[in-house]
Amino acid sequence: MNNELHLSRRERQIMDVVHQRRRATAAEVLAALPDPPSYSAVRALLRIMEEKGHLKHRREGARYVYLPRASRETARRSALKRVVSTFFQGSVAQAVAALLETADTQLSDFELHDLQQTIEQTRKEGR
Amino acid sequence: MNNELHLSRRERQIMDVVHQRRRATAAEVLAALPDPPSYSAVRALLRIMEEKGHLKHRREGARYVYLPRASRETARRSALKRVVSTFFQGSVAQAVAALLETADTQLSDFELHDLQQTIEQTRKEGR
DNA sequence: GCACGAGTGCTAAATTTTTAGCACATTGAA
DNA sequence: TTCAATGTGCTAAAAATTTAGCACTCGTGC
Repeated sequence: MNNELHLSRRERQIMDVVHQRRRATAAEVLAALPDPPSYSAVRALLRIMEEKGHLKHRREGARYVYLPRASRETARRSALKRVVSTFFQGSVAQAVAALLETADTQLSDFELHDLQQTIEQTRKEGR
Repeated sequence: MNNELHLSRRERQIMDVVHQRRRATAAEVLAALPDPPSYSAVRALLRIMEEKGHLKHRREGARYVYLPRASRETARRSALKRVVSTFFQGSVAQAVAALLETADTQLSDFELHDLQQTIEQTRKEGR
């Protein structure tokens, strides 16, 4: 019961916002939400999601700043895993290829070079 | 109102199943669903989702086979886009790197070589 | 110290999602 | 051609979600 799969619609939207910004206040979440509900609704959701263990908060002056409870690393990994398994039949290679082909990608030559290095390294490690 | 973001919890779960299998009957969806509800509940959902335009069906003998309405290509693209923008601040390069680092990846040497080619190509195209 | 603006928690109601069950259709085998 | 098994559509109820509003707290400027 801790999975992205079990989040309700709003909960997921909120998690996305928080992940994207890494940290967010209720007001910020509200501003970033599609079809934004009321401020108080957002606050209620945030509180509930903290109870459920998806978020934690930190007091900052007068207000609360919410953060994902799971580490960025973990969250990334599981999000990628889901996409790869759902849309690419588990093939990481295909997923990478698709990423590279994205039209609005605009990878710099530097980044591409960097990736090549990473792959070279991976090959050497015999993974 | 056609976005992954607007799907309810079950709807999203069902879309995942259908995408993963590319096509699925009500029974198959039921079997693949976490915390599976009743058979009839699944059928109702499928029907509703077809009305909303997320799925289409094809009659096959006695039963319906459901398929995503959006092309595989489109669905993939938008799923990746969401992950990259949510978890990688829009950096495709970072996302690719993370994919390669996944522990349970097991990319074959052949696939890695293939990827290198793809990147080389991308560089040449000056993208 | 006091008033005000901007926070928060909580509750109950509205809305949406999710579900089961019933009535009817189709297939295939005897 | 009839019957059982396996489909489907639909409706109404149950459950979950999402929401607004009220009562209270905290910080800041005067």
